[in-house]
Amino acid sequence: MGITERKEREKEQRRNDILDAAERVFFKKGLEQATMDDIANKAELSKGTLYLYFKSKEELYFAIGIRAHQILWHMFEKVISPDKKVMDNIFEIGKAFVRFANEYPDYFRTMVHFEADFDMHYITEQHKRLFQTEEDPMALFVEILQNGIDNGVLRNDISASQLAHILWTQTTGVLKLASTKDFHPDLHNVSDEEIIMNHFEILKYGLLKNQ
Amino acid sequence: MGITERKEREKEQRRNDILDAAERVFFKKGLEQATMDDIANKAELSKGTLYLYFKSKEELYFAIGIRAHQILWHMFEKVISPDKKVMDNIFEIGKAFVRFANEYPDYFRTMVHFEADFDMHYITEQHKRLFQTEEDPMALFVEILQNGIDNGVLRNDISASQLAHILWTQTTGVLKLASTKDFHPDLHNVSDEEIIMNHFEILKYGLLKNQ
DNA sequence: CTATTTAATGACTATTGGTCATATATGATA
DNA sequence: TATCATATATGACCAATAGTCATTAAATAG
Repeated sequence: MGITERKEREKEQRRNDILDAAERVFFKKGLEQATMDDIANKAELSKGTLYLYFKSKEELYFAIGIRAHQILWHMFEKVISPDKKVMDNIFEIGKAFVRFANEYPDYFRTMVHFEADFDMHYITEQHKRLFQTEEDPMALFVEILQNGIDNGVLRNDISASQLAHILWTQTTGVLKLASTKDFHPDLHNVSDEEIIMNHFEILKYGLLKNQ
Repeated sequence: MGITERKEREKEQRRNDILDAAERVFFKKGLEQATMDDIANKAELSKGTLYLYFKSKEELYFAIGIRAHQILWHMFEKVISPDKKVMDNIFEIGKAFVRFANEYPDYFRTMVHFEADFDMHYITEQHKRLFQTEEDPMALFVEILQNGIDNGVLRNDISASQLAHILWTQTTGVLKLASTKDFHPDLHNVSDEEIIMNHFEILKYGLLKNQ
């Protein structure tokens, strides 16, 4: 029964080849400017073939968004540990997020794209898959926060899952700010790291001056 | 010399008519699905005419983004006051932001679009205009925060302008979360207001349990 | 070796953003 | 009023490109 399996593998391989090509084209030219012919050329396949593996340009781009999320979450898993103190875990996640944005700027941009700009007018199956991709690692994050609440380190008036989502989205926002700071004159000579660390400082202690 | 003035007015009027039509089409169909012919029909003009007033579809959409920002900033100006306490001003801004998202959901979505999803591959003149639109009101916000720092209410280890940008972008992120919470099973039975108020709670006091 | 299933191709279609030669209306001039 | 000049509007047209599908090629089964 080795033939079906090999075919399966080859199909998966081809799918990945297409994704690799698409990624390079998207990252180089941007979503709008990249054409399916570009991608087909880069993948050394005909355009028709792309559509055997992905049903639209949008779906191709989504698949890359999912890759981005997977990489990020993988980085999280590596640094998170139930043994560490809650606040350290949160900081580690933050630092991993920063590393992600630095090491994979293109993936990061793709991720921000999907976090921020989906057109409520039409949510696709892919969107749902993307949200699902987030769920497991989010559960891990919630667990860590819940620990912190239980052992009295974190405030207990906000549920762990709300905290998780709020922190996540605040942080995404700040990373986006960091990556676009060149357009804000105020921030010209501030480093990305400074912005992000200040963000975490605020999360930790709040805005008020500590007596 | 009334004729040139009248012509000027008529031109401005037509520009606005086109924007109104574009807005309705964009809000109904979304950026991608809306066509220039749709907009021309709605405006009862030929497509060519649209291009006498706006040089591309993108620019049209931008102009609507600017409208959105203007409305929001106008709402801010109405609630901010140098006489109020800093923290109250911040809360007022937050509440205005929430009202904006509720009262003008379409403008809000447009704003989030521009905040989050610009394609670094090609920044247009319009982008710069959009960022400029933000600058004045941002200055107002910075001033308020600076007051808070000066009179010892707010922490003084982060500059007012960084604070302003960080708070702004965190809050945009959270509002986006609120508006998409239906896709997060965890948040199904949480209200938008609760999420946003919790966000401000965290900003005020931080994550740590107070003593 | 032949038949059948599966995969790949690229010419073709439909849609749509954007252009431009032409037409129309408006206002100035005499 | 008649004529010219200018500003504005039109819609047929063009180019680009996402997506399709009849045809071809390759792989596998019998």
